[in-house]
Amino acid sequence: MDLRNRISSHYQNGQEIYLRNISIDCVIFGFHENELKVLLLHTLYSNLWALPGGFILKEEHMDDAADRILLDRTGLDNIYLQQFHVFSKPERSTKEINQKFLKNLGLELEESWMFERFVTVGYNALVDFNKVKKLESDIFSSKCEWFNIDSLPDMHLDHQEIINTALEKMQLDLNYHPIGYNLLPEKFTMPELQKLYETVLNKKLDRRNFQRKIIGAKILKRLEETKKGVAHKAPHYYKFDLKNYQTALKVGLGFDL
Amino acid sequence: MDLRNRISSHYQNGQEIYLRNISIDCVIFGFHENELKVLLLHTLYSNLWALPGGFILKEEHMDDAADRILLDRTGLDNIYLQQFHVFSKPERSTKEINQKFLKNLGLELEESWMFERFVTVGYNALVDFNKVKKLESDIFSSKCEWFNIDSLPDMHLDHQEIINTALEKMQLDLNYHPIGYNLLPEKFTMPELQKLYETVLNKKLDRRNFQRKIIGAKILKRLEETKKGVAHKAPHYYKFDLKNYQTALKVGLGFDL
DNA sequence: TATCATTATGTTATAATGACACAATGATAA
DNA sequence: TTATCATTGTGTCATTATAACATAATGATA
Repeated sequence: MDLRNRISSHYQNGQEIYLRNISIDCVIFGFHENELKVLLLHTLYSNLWALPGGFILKEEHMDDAADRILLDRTGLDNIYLQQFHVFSKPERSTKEINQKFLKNLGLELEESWMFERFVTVGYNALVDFNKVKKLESDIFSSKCEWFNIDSLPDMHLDHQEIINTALEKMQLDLNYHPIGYNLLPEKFTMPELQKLYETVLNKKLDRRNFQRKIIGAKILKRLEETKKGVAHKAPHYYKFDLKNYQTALKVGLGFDL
Repeated sequence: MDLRNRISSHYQNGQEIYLRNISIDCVIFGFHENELKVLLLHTLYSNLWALPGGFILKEEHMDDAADRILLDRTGLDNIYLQQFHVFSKPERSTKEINQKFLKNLGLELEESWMFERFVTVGYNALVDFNKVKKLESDIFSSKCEWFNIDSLPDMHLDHQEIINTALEKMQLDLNYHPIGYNLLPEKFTMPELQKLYETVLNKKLDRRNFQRKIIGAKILKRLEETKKGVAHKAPHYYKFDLKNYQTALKVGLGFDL
């Protein structure tokens, strides 16, 4: 059976191509219908939902590994991706657990690099939900789906904790760096942008003050075009002023929201 | 020769007790005579100055490993220590480099876990310079000294970059979290605290506005005692209000400096 | 053509901030 | 003994930023 061979090979030869004891897990946030989503895989080995993750090639920069993993799962490239924390509880992945996972796949081995303890580096990614067409799953998983951040399923290992930390980190970052370029379509309205901020920060913002501050940051360009087919007054479309957006990513916005 | 045996044993048996491919480097900041210092070791293997670092035991939490390494070098315990970044350039530690280091120690081996590429996790530590009596060096180094942040010597591998990143991270953190508890003696004056902030932020602050903000944060308790033996008006001593300090560490100060 | 939810823009009171003034202190030196 | 003076402790004020709120414009729907 092909899948069995691939899994078996991975368990027996992975140490030849990957760094030992260290993995990557990506918390991939998407924004859709005013809700914040996270991309999860359903694993074959634990029958639970897990963050898309992987390992670092022996000659690979960790950031490149994260890019590669993200590309494999979402088909997305050039993503605003950043490491945010290393998770290293000794009990987060023990030999017993990892051996049981392999058994669940219908295989048994005495030894494997995969049985060892792994320290995992959490990466944050913000992606445009609408651009993610390809929802692949890897050889260890059967499904790849978006979940609402407020109604996550039972999670593999400490992945719930990783998501919590990722969200906290993003909320902190939001006060310094703009977000949206990777989460929204190219053209978007002010209410859409505001809703994004409200969803991530999990609090209501004053519509007028929000607009004043965001406009003041000069990271937006207003288009003449207005949104069509809306019930009431049509809002203008905006685009990000990429040049100013980039500098704001570096130096911050200079205000809180 | 005892040292040779210890080193040889470390190179040959380390993989039995440590995680592979992952190390820790500590940027230990101290504050003394109005200058920000960093603690460095002079290595026997590269003849350069290096950050105190080490490895993670197979069953050890990474934070505990960092604590252990810091304790070994400074004799300090219960330190405000935090991971701030993972450094993972593939070329930061290659087999050729690592093999040369061993050769510099007067030993040669074909294979060793120490020859492999290491990804390193940077930890920040802020310590009270005056409390650091014990400046030990480990088996790979001959000296352990404080260096002024502005006049660092030639550094091992990418350790200069690690220090730069550590400092940037600390400057960002400073706007949200108080510092000082681990950097200053128990009793300190307002000018001393201000000088600490000025040194870390690398800019002058208005004396009166600084005092107003810090007092407003309610993290200080003023003592009746004033500093003795000073040329002009004697400043009051302050202590940190540890209860409020702790909460400020969590929720932030609420203002910039 | 009136309605109405929504957008776009403006106003105001309050709080935070930066720049600056001046009196109090106390060791030092005349 | 007393004047000096750099430094500390506290206060003021103009400016800016912020939150809360008001009103006009829009355009699809009824």
